[in-house]
Formats: sequence, structure tokens, C-alpha cells
Amino acid sequence: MNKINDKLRDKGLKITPQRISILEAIYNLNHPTADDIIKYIRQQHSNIATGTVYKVLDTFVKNDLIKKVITDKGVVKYDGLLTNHHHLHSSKSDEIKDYIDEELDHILTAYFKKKKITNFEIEEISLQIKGKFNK
Amino acid sequence: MNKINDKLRDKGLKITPQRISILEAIYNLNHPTADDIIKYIRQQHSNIATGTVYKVLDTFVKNDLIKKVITDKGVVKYDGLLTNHHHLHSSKSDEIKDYIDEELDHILTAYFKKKKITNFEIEEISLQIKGKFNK
DNA sequence: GTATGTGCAAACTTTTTGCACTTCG
DNA sequence: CGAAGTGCAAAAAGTTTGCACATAC
Repeated sequence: MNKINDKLRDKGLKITPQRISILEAIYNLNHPTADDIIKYIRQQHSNIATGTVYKVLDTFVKNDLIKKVITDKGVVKYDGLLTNHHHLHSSKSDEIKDYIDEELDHILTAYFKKKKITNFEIEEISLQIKGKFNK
Repeated sequence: MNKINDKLRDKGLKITPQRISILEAIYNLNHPTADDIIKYIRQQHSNIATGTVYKVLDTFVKNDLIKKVITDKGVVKYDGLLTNHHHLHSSKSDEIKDYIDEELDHILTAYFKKKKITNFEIEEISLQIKGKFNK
């Protein structure tokens, strides 16, 4: 079971209650902001300093445990999904949803394999699909 | 010649020196931030209040005279290019460059014409291509 | 003349920083 | 024990707001 501890250990990071809580928050919430994470942890159990949260999130991003995603509106969110994927952005709010589409990825990879961009070396391609969510 | 005045007039916006300077700044600079625009105008000629710049930029975005672009790093920039295009994002800095590719746009349009996303109505698709610029 | 736009300064939001203290391993 | 992590509070960065005054039309 203790997957979270393993993830931290695998990256050579010290296992602290704060780090565990933050990772849990990211997995339980949907693309939370730093503030969402702080509120979640405080309502769950323990207190946590805002500075700590920002520092830990930075550490996690640098160690590829999570990804930083920026909303169409400029809001910074965090994503625990590491496999290649795109995002659906609400044109009204700053809500985002993961969009996984392997077929599309193949098309894009094939396309950019033959069509090079001059003076630019591609590392990662992500689609930002803006529109309306129909609930 | 007086294209800038015409653009403002066409949108029913009052023509003021501040608005003209801001539009000029956006056309002369490459994806400037609000701060880049302020510095540019101040160094060129007249003074301008920061509040005014933010208000004018908002007005321009709402009236489709410019677009707001958010860097991979979360920096807010403004883009005077209105035709459909994508952006190349530097993985190191917050630099961005326009990327126009009609062939790619056709492929994407065709792809999403047949492949619908459930509970989501697409309004606009933009690629965020992250990588290295080779100067 | 009047609706609209601008300047200014204060306030707000989000994030960063430095340093003493604490904890993990 | 020592290196790494955390709490705290102050400050930085970027943006918004309200209101008196100025300007475009």
C-alpha cells in the first residue's frame, strides 16, 4: 500500500507529514490551486504553513512528482497525472479537465516528425482546448 | 495610414493618446507584458498610469483588438496577432513566439470533426509547443 | 455637455524570502 | 548528529479598485 511514501522515497525526498498531506490533497482534489491544497489540509486535520506548501510544491514539480498547469485565465494549478495528456479549459471559469487521447498524440508526433520548425527543438506538445463543459 | 485610429474607431472606442500608445507598443514589441508596455511608453515619450494600462488592455481584449496569452511559466502577455495561431514556449525562459501552420489547423479541425469530446463543446484549440529556441 | 477615459494611491491576491527552530534518517 | 524541511511573518510582484478630474466627441 504505502504508495505515497514510496514515491517520495524513490525521488530521494524526506518523508514528512506535510509532504504526504500535500500529495494526498493533489490526488484527492481535481487540479487544485496552492490555496485549495492549504484549505483541504487544514480542514482535514493538521495545520500547515503557506510557505511550506509553496516550497513543497516546487520541490515536487522539480522532482517530477506533479506538474504545474496554468489555466487559460492564468491561475496556477497542480496536476498529479504524469502521463502525456492535454487539457480542456472552460471559457467561462478557470476549471480544467484532463484530456487523454493517444490517437491524437500519434497524429501529432507523426506530423512534427516530418515537419520541422526552424530554429526550434520541440520537447513537449500540449493542446489547450477551450470551450464549454456540459454537465 | 492611420490604421490604429481606424481600429479603435471600428470598435466604437474613443481615440485617446494612451490607447494609441498602448496599441503601438503591442505592435512594436514581441508579446509584451503589461510592464513592458508601460516601460516602452514611458521611455518613448509621455507618462502613463499603470492602472490605465491594465484597464485599456482589458478593454482591448474584450473588444477583440488583442489577445491575452499566458506563458508556460504563468506570465501574462499580450498578442496583437489575431488570426488563428499557436505558440512556441521556451522551456527555459518565459519567451514565446507565434507559430502559424494552416496545414496543422486543417488536420486538427478534421480530427475533432469526427472525434467528439463527451460533455464538452470546443470553441478554440491552441497548441502549446514547449522546447528550445536555437538562435 | 456628457459619457467615457485617465491618474493616482490604496488595497488585494498570490507567491517568495530569510531565518530560527524542528525533524527525518 | 547533521542535513534537510518547516513555520512564521514580512515583503515582493502583479493586478484591481474607487473616485476625483480630464477629455473626446
